[in-house]
Amino acid sequence: MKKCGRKKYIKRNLRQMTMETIESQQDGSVTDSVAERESAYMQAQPGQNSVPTLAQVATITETDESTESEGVIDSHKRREILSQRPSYRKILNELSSDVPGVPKIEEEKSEGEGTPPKIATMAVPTSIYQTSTGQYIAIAQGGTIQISNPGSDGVQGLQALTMTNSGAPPPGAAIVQYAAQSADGTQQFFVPGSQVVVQDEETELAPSHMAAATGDMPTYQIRAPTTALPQGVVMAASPGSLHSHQQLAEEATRKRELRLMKNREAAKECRRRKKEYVKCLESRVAVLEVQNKKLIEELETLKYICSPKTD
DNA sequence: GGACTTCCCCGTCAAGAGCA
DNA sequence: TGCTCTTGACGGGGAAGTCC
Repeated sequence: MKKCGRKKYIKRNLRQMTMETIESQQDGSVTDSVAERESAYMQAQPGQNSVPTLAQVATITETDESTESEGVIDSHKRREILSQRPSYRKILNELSSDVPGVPKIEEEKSEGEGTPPKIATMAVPTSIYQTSTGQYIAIAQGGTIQISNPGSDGVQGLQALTMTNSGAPPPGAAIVQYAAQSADGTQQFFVPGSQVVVQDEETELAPSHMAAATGDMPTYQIRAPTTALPQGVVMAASPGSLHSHQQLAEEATRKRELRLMKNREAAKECRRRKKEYVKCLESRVAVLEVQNKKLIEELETLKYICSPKTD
């Protein structure tokens, strides 16, 4: 899709959503532009710890469009307002305390199906590494090693590694096996303790009895870092022994990868919460519309009763 | 059938909030 | 004050729909 068109589309879509909301509110014919009043209220309460309405955001968006020259200032204003907005979790929890029946988002939110966040189900890794093919290797306390495919969704992509020290490994080496479903290409990664994991080429480095036992499964070796860096290694680190610039760079890369991975998960979680929040608001709108309708009917009835009869 | 649009999801960046 | 978390913004990719 053309990117210039996409911005237009997003803005248009936001405006359309807003207009639909306002129209649905005006359908009650009692509330004169609720959105406007909310907007005015919010602007009169700069420190207000409440949610800017869609209309408010859209109002600013409209301003952005109408006065391009003031676009920068308006975008700053908009950003300020948005930044005052508390997290969806807080908003939803406040809503739920006001309105019974509205589900709360728990601090350690469990998934809709009742499973905790996928990342939280993992054993807390002491180190996370990435292979040359993009897989993540998490080494938890106790020596448990987990492999997560980048394309997979959290734990679903985890694979258990079985560490088996063969009878006669090379000095300082151990064979690592894992049940990879699709072993495409050579994979190499590092583990802590100043060691390097290297996938054997055609398992030729593995003892013959190991190859026979594992079938098509690739085997890995843990080597000493003195070994020349194998080709294809993306990043690695040996915590506790950062002596060279290269290792510093590797550590920085490792930290970056870890940060990106965390942020990736955080963004997923944030989007999920946002969806839940929007659903909550929609259901609240539906309830309020029904209430509004009832009140209008009641008002009409009272008007009819109280009006002098014109016989 | 190809080009284009619409919608949805995702990863990343950046900035602010919150916390120890 | 530094670190982590949260979330808006941005851009990319894929799937489904629409138009010619």
